[in-house]
This record gives sequence, structure tokens and C-alpha cells, in this order.
Amino acid sequence: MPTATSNEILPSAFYDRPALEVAHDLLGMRLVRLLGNNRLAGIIYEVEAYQGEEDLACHARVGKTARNAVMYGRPGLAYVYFTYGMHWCLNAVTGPGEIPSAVLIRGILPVEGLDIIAARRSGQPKSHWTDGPAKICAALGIDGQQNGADLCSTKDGLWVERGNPPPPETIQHGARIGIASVPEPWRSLPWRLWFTLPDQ
DNA sequence: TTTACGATCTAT
DNA sequence: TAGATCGTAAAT
Repeated sequence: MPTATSNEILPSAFYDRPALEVAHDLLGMRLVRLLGNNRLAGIIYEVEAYQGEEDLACHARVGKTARNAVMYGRPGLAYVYFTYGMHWCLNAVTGPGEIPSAVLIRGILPVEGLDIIAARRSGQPKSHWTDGPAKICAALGIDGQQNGADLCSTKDGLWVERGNPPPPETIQHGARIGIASVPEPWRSLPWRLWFTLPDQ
């Protein structure tokens, strides 16, 4: 049985692979945020892969700009972007190598710092605390200041620890969300991955 | 400088 | 099902 309490931080090499592979392997891992003296964490259960300038759903489709520059950086950095005039979303930059790719973190199951998360998501039921990319950032206090943060170290207060990979038969996949105006085949590629947690 | 729209969320 | 709300990239 894999241990559920390991504090091993995923290294840069973990992210230096195609985004779809990294997305798959991030399922079951633990996203950790240090906010003041409080440790907040959740198990990643839904992700999406965005791979390179050729992927017309990827922010890198327009080439390198000030906004997406972090995606051209080292695998294992956080790419945090602002959207719809009010929301922040968190990605993990992936490889391989220089290819501007990332994995959008779309859903986590809160497991540490529940009181803080509840306060940050006041008014919402627990089931909706972190079931969307912008909700995760609101719950964990992630915004533009974390853009470019090193997910492979604790120095920026945001990292990912090794957890328990889900049983392969529980993993599902489908089209990515919110890209209706993107042409095929990109719109329908099954690059959103998720798994159903035992308790839900 | 103006315009159109978005890897979303919430209340209705 | 529509409104919120503003940075970004492309058009003017």
C-alpha cells in the first residue's frame, strides 16, 4: 500500500514530460498551499492538458506573450492567469523541454485547513468549495503573485506532494471545458481527466 | 485607442 | 440562463 502521508514534493523531472502524461499522473496528488502559518491542501481529482502552440485551445497558440511567458519556462513552475475579468486559474507548467504546455488544475478534494478554506469560500456548501479552477484559487489564496512560483520547492508557499494514484479503472476522460469556440480536432480531444473519489 | 471575448462562477 | 467585470490580443 502506498503511504498517504508522504511529504515528498514532486520534482521538476515529474513535470518535464508531455502535458497529457503529467495530467494523468497528477490525479491523486496533493496540492499544498502555505498561507501565513496555515497549511491548506487538497487531493487533485480533475485536470486538463494544454499542449503547445499547435493546440488551438492553449494560451500559447498566439506565441509567447507577457501573459503566457511562464509556460515557456521550466517544467514545474506555476502558470496563474486571470480570466473573465475576475477569476484566477492555476496550472502546472510541463514539458517536454521547451514546448509551452501546462496542466490546468480543475478540481481538488480539501483535506487540510478545512476551516480556513470554508472561511475563504463562505456562503458555499462544502461540495462546491474547490470544484472548479477559479474556486481552487479563491479557496487557497492563489492569484497573480503566484504566477511563476516554483511548485518543486516550498519557497513560494505552493507545491505538490506525492499522494495515492487512483485505481486506473476509476479514471475518466472527456473534452476540455470552456473552449466551445476552438476548432476541431482540439475542441473534442479527450484531454480532461478526472476520477471519482470513493466517498462521493 | 477601441473592440471583442474569454481554460468561470453565481444567482435567478 | 444571463450578468458580473477587466486583462489580453487583434483590429482600427
